[in-house]
Amino acid sequence: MPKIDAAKLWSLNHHLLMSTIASVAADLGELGLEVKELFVLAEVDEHPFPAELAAALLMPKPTMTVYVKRLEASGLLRREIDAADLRRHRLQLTATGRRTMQQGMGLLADAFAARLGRLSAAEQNQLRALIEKLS
Amino acid sequence: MPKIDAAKLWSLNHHLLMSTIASVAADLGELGLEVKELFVLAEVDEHPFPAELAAALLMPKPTMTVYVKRLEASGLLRREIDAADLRRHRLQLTATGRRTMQQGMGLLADAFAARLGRLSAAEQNQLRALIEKLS
DNA sequence: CGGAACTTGTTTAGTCTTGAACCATCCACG
DNA sequence: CGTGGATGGTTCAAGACTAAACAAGTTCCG
Repeated sequence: MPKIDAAKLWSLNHHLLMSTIASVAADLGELGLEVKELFVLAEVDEHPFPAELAAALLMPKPTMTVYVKRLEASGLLRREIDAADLRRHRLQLTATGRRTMQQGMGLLADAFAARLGRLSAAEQNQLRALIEKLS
Repeated sequence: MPKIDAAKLWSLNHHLLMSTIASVAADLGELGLEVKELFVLAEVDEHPFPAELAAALLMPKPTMTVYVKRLEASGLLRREIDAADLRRHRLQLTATGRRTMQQGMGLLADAFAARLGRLSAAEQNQLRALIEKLS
């Protein structure tokens, strides 16, 4: 693959992802969620502390502070100080938080699946295997 | 592919692209370019008008106004009113603009190629074919 | 022609995001 | 124990972003 093609491939892929998300943003808004808030919710189980979350989502810590506060205020997230380390705030989805997150991920899944529909089932599996290999 | 998997695949892919770009941001900065400025430069040839560019890059028009102004001020972009339609501003890369854009795309290509390195040449071609099919 | 409807790019005003500096807590080591 | 160097989270101020409203220009049609 010639050198510059990797950048083109990157851009193509980027456009694909961004247009997917743009198509979901409105419906997500009706759920009361911003796009990035959904990402935060989706990773809480796996990364239950703000600093960890920020690292996983490649966003600065102050940004995470803001999101966590907002999500807590909307009752989607609960936050309690970790007994084992008084600096850390352990995060946890509330019941409605989890439900909302699942709905949001469902919307994203639908939108992306719609584009994936251009591929055969075999190709979809190929793609998944390749992306997983890259991650 | 079960429904929620599409969202996971999306997220995985997203993380891949974002971490690629994060790894390039610093070097790009030394070039005097912000990430999104690079995207703008890269699309000018294909979409020579701000409104068109904004649509192609999925960003609002006022944002594009800002970038175009900045890029013009740094001498990477030239702008002239289109004789055929006095509302439109036809954009054009300057010589240094084109050079800088190519360097930037080179950095992005290197960074992405580094991750693609985990795949065999055949797999890389597969991936490219799949992404192109989706776009 | 004439003007309603649309498109282009800009301004404005307010929100979102984030680098820098900060406090509290933890941990490793003498 | 008791520091010095890390780490978790927050605050604050400045910069980035964008929705809404706009002026200028074009197009469509009667």
